[in-house]
Amino acid sequence: MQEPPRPEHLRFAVLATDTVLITINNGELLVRLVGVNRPPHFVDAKGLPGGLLHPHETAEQATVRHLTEKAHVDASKAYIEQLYTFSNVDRDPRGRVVAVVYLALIPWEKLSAIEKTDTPESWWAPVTQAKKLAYDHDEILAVALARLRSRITYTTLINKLMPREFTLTELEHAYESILKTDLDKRNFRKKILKLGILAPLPHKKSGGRFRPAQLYRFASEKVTEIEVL
Amino acid sequence: MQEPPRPEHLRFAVLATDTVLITINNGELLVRLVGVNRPPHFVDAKGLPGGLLHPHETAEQATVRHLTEKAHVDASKAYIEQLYTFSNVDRDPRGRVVAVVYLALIPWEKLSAIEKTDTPESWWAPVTQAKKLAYDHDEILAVALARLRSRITYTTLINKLMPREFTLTELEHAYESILKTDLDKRNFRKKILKLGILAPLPHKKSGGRFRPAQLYRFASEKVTEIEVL
DNA sequence: GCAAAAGTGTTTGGCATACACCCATGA
DNA sequence: TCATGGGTGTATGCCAAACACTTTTGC
Repeated sequence: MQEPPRPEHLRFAVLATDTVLITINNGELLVRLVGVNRPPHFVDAKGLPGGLLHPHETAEQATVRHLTEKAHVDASKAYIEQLYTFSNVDRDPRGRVVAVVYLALIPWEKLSAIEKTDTPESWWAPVTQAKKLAYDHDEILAVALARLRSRITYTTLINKLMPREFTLTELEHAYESILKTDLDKRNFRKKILKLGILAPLPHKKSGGRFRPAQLYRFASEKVTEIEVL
Repeated sequence: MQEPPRPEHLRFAVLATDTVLITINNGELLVRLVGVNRPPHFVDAKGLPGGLLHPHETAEQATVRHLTEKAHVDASKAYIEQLYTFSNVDRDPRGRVVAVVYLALIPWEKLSAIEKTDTPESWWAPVTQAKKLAYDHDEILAVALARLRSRITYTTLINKLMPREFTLTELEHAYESILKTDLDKRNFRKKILKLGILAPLPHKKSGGRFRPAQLYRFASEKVTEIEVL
């Protein structure tokens, strides 16, 4: 097989970043998507936010910039960690693009009203419905979710998705929505409290027509490695 | 501060791979190093094997090629997994180079006589003595060792460093040399055997002037995620 | 018989799991 | 008073951790 000819400026690999930006709203895991219109390959398509690296910025800086420019979310408030670098030769039909992909997490609470808004350019989609994405973004999303699932079981990563104050039930629901399993309420509480990563707050959350719930916060902002579940 | 001018062909990021190739010989963790001579920055220096991507190869293919060309080790026999992508703007003083770094593991047993040989071009060094490497390779090696340490505790990754047949004591020593801890012999045996990842062989290893040891092999070539230690 | 490494068992405590009912609140 | 989610304890079994001596072999 002969390689089809490519324009000279695309012959060598070009560096890009893509970002899987995740949040939780109402116990539902959401991912930020953007519209993709790149005829002839992608028309009225959707994908993950991303773009090329500038010559003098790191991949992580490029990620933050593209989230702002394309996803319209201020990523300086988000937690970002590198996920994987995708270098398949044909992952972009227009030319050779290698993508350094980041996983970004942000609590719904930290988003501004505008950032919560869905527009035709960029919007929040339930991860279960983020399918048929452009390029290799279906694969990237799958890798990101697998990593997220794995990491929350042995690190305190979930705190990057939780609001500052939350009840134990809300925390349990967050785990359940990511892991897609049911947890035992009593055992979950015993375990998570024994870890000592939570601090109780002096006030409770009332508002439902039921008993007020004790509020907690994470004792540290840091993501540390301890067996959580 | 003004950026120093750079030659035009280096203004955009160039893609490279570097590889941390690890083996174990005599219970000692070794890493493959190569000579680095890039005046004026690096003279008579040492570093990890690596190099630029060709336009039509993936990063992983480039890693295998560079291991052959520069480290003189046939990497098609090695286990390779992506480690991290380093994109600091100044990691290479000659220009903008982004490196996709791989962790590669190979049992000493699988190396040919030539591949075991040390030359001024490429050699095996105890990881404890691989210091003052060129570029950001000290940092890369540290990340690689941390990853290796972490992964062997919750996956069966160590089998990619073991010979086909080994005794339980040899396996225990492999864990100990990577983790830099002592393990309890009786507890280690109980645990590793209960996991069911090892299969006893019909023969024993004699040769010392002491009791012959039962030989084992890994039941599967695959690296799977189970709590090992 | 001795040096060297192989091989083996028990006790203890802590932790995971399974499981069901009462409590506080607002409507 | 009722509907709703908040909050709690116990019994069981498994597993991790600590710990020392006997066995087999070659010299």
